[in-house]
Amino acid sequence: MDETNPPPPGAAHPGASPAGAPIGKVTLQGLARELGLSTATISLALRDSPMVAEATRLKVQEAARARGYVANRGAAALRTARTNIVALGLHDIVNPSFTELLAAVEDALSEAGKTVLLGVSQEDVARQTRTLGTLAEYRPDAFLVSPAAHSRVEDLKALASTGIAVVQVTREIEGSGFDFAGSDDVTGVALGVAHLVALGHRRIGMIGGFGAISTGRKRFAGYKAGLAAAGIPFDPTLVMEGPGLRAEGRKAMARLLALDEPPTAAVCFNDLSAFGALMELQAAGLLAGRDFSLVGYDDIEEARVWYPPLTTVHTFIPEYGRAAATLALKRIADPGRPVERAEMTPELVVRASTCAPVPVKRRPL
Amino acid sequence: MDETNPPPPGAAHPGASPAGAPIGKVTLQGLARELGLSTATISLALRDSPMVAEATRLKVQEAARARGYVANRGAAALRTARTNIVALGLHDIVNPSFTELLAAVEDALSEAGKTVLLGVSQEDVARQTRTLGTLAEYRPDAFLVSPAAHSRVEDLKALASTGIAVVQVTREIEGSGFDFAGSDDVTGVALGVAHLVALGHRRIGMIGGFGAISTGRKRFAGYKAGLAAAGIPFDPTLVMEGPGLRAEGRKAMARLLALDEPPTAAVCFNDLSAFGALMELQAAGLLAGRDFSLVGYDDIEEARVWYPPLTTVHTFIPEYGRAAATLALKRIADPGRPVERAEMTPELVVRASTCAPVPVKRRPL
DNA sequence: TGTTGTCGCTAAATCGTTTAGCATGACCGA
DNA sequence: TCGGTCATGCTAAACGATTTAGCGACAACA
Repeated sequence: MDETNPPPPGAAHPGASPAGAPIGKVTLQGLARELGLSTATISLALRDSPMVAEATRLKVQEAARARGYVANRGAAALRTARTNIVALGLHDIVNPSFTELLAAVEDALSEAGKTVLLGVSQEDVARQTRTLGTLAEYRPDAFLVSPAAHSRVEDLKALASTGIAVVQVTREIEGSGFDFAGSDDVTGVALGVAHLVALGHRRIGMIGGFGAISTGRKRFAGYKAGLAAAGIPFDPTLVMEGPGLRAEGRKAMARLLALDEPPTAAVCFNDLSAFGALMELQAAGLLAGRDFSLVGYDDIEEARVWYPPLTTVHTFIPEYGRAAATLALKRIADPGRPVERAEMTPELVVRASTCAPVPVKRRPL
Repeated sequence: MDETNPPPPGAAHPGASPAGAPIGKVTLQGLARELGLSTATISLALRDSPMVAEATRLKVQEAARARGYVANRGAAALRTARTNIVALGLHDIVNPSFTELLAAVEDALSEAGKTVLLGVSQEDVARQTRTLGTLAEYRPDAFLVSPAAHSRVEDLKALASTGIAVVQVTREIEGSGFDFAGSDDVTGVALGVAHLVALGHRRIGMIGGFGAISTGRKRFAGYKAGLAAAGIPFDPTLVMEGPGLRAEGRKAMARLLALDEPPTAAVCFNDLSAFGALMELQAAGLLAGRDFSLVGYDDIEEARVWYPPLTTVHTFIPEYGRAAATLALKRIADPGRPVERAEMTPELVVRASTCAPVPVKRRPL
């Protein structure tokens, strides 16, 4: 394998590449001078233009390789008004579902020759404004945004100048009129509720989610729609609002179990909340799929390897990540095209965390 | 809250910002013409130079705000040879420990006014070469790299031209002579082994990790060092090599339990492997911390909320993420400075997945 | 009155690339 | 020999910012 001797302490930083000149010191002009050609010819030759003779082209490309030429995209962008950068403004990246999204988006964009410039708002509108502003200074060809909670239409409108594509992903600002890629959350959560209903549950809680973000509103709507479809009255005491985090899910489950008349099942805002709930169940000596029924949301990778494997709603995150990338590319190509929504229909994945209703035995204090 | 009416289907993409002109249409020259000043003055005024009179400065800044001026960093970079971009070349981002790293790095860099340009190699050297090459075309001020398995010194050397900082993070290519930020993995895993030894274990397995990456080599070395320190002979049949993934950890645990003489404890390459192992134990009707002892590595957020909470080695990922960012900033400021290694010493976090040795009862087939 | 200094600003060069339009020379046919 | 075509490659002007030498105006001072 690699060398194993440690670097001499205090050694100087390694210099230029063995290939020769350092990145950025070889320019079109340099090559032009050296080859006795004009920069125009070099530029065309490197891009395989038919306007330059075969022989010249080969000579130029060979020289460029030999001298270690690395194109300067910033300079090119200045001239062409196209950076091949796509700015990604996410509200969070540590949440695994967003990581899967980021990975998919990066993959799809890099395939299309675009590079990702990353900004994170950490769910803070002020920081989001700063971040998006900075990203804009790099003149990305497009913005892919998952808006922070409480974002308003103007926060995005400011970006949407002629020729800059703006695409919302996962979350959206309703009525903003931008392209959107995400999942149909109303249908998704309703699917989970229907599954529980079919198993015989009537007392079904909801764990996590809050109204400041579109996904929170939609998933809550899905929960209510699911109940309504089964003719089950909505009981607000069974709804545990909160951000979709493990710790919150755990707390929420504890509160549900402490109710006078606990539910026999619950749907969750996301898998993360479900994991937290699952842990609380374990800690209480209960097993999901035997003593209680739990349905997650998202179906992140972790869900299938849990014990018990989590019954959850698969939302096709990588798919709509790629869809978002595609929407961005399409809008870059044609800024005037009609607004498009790529809304994936989720699918229920039944694993082992659900079962027929069992009255919950209270945990001894 | 936000508007809730859906966008009219097929509506045209929203146009310019309400603020007025679209991003990029207002330039220094435009402002200069409008205000009857030179671009030099505008440029200086916007950057609060003392060379321009207070009154002028205010007037310029006001006009810039009113007209919606957004600086073009690409153009500025061309002139100043400084992009304020830091390129991040990671081998993977879906692994939660890398997500935590990415988040910390992004946070530290954005605090310093740098923006992150992202590239992912997906553990593939060829793709890494392509990706890093593309990133280089944007002339980042620095590269932060976690090299793909099997990377060689030359793969990084090619980037290290005069004035471009290269910092290795998490993983390194031994002897490459670049700055490095990560954890002292040899010490770390040895800590875990020592803990198990102190509990009375003599038959200790290792789950996950492989030789193609520096962390794999170091953690394995830490395992052997820990055994040696306790005078326990090294038994290769107890070592389950593999990438640090949940599914692999689960398989590895299954194989350990199937041994004629199973270990009573194991250390893991990372928490992810440990979670997999934990799941296999649960599935086998065993409980870590009662029937078997398991020590993770990294202490990602998930570790503390597991049931049982995972005893693991805390590696200060956000801390060394920030350290990596700092190293990059320092090398940008002074390219000639001596190589620096920021190697955090991990700490054992005892939770509930370890206990005194218990002979493992075989799972009935 | 002439010198010196200060202040506020500008002109012009520069970064590395792309591209429209032009120049060159070879070749051909008349 | 002359004009016309072609193929090829060049010239020059952008793109939008930063930087620095230096200019004009005015005040202070001897």
